[in-house]
Amino acid sequence: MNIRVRFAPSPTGFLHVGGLRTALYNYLFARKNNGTFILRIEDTDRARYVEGAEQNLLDALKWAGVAYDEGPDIGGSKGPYRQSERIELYKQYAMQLLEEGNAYYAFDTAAELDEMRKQQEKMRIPSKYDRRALRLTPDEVKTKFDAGVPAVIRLKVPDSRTVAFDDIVRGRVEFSSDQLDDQVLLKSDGYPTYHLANVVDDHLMEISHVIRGEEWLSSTPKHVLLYEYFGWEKPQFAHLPLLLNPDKSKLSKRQGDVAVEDYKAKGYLPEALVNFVALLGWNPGDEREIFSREELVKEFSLDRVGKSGAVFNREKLAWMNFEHLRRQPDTEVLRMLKLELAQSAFGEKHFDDLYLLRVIGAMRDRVSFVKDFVEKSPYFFQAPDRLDPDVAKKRWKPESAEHLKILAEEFTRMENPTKEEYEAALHRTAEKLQVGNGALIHPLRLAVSGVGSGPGLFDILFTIGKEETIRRISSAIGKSEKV
RNA sequence: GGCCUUAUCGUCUAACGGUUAGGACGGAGCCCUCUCAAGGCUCAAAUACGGGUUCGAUUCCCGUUAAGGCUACCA
Repeated sequence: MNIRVRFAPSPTGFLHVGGLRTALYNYLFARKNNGTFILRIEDTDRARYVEGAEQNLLDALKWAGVAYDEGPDIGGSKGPYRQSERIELYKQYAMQLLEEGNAYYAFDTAAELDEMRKQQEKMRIPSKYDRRALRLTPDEVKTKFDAGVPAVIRLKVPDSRTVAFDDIVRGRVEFSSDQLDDQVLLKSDGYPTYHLANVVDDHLMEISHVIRGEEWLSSTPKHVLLYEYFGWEKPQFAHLPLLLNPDKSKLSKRQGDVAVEDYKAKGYLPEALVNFVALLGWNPGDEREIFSREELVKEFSLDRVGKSGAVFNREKLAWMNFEHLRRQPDTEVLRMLKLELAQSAFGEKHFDDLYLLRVIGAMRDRVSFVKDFVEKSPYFFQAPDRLDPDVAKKRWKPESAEHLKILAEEFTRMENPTKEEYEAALHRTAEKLQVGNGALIHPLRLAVSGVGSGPGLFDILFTIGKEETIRRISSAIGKSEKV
């Protein structure tokens, strides 16, 4: 059997991280099984149409590296891949249902339906369409239809039947048809609802596995009914556990970022986000946690998808970013750092690659994000304009100025000092002054960086160079004399 | 309310019916050390509850509870 799967988002704004996870699982499943991954745009709700949302979606998927084989922008043999371009198809199938007695026209207004639901709630009975349209005689239907009364086509759900399907993740799931609503299939504006369009397209596009979020589980029996009415073989279903807020409700905005573009903007690596969401609901069965996209493809299996919802834990995501960032080659980090620098306050200055590579070497184990290079160690890009007063209080002694002056003189005599030579010079000076190395190291760190923490001191000195080191020492001495 | 789903450390999760219930993030501590990280070691931290089935249940069954999803001419 050909494996064909799809991700079918509705373009109503941005790509949700939950959507990314669904897209990813489809992608991984297809890649793993030599299948085809399709992107289908479900834009059948003109009321929620958002300008640019589709492009946004495409960009986010591209950024994440979730590539599809068929889709609206790249085509394919089963197109078009935008439901708004397939309207006639849905109408045609709705008519077929109508003719075969598996669907019917209804002419109720929104107000009437509202009233009906209110009554049902008052009587404490399940909210469901009461089939009042089914009591209309053929003549009445014709009259209304000819008079142009807005009409919808509803699914005619059979009475007292069990509708069941086997879900790859959840096993057998059964519903009583009496619980099912006579769902609207074709809206009065001629557009299909999700249920009709989804089933028609999945069939026509020869989808073998429907991998989607758990929020669709309870509408699946309606889809199963449609497959039966059409006499189509139904796909295999796999309903993925939901992604949750810290309070366990369905992951939503207002409780933090949910858009892929938000994470991109915050400096997360696509590799990290993808790795992180992959592990929300799936695991390889061993204790590995850091995966490249290729490794995910190799390891992925729907059998190992869990059933319970997963809280989107941003702290762990940050750690993953750290792990993926440190795995990036220097040249790649360099490329990203230059981009970051260009957007920073230091953007005007020029730093050559060799210099930046030294900064990267010094900071590698200390950053989780590329922006951290700039934020955590600005002293590599600009002399400190102030010395941290708390650190100064602890590390800057009355004699420090004199000591550093002598040390600076020692440095002055050196030619292109290496890290080791800086260190040797400092040790020599400490010995001469009869003080511990720390008595020089700490004030010197403060002088050159303005702060009390960071990479090894000699790495800093070597990186910024002799002239700059000496300049910063005198500047610090000057500042200390003022107070 | 009705239907459906789910239930292992705070969080992500592992555990053919037999393990001192494992790992990871986060937290605490120690080591390393010029600081901060990284790294190494250690600690605290879980099978929701009640019944079965079984020689033996985290695991299978039933119930309770809790949480979530759905309940639109939205997807």
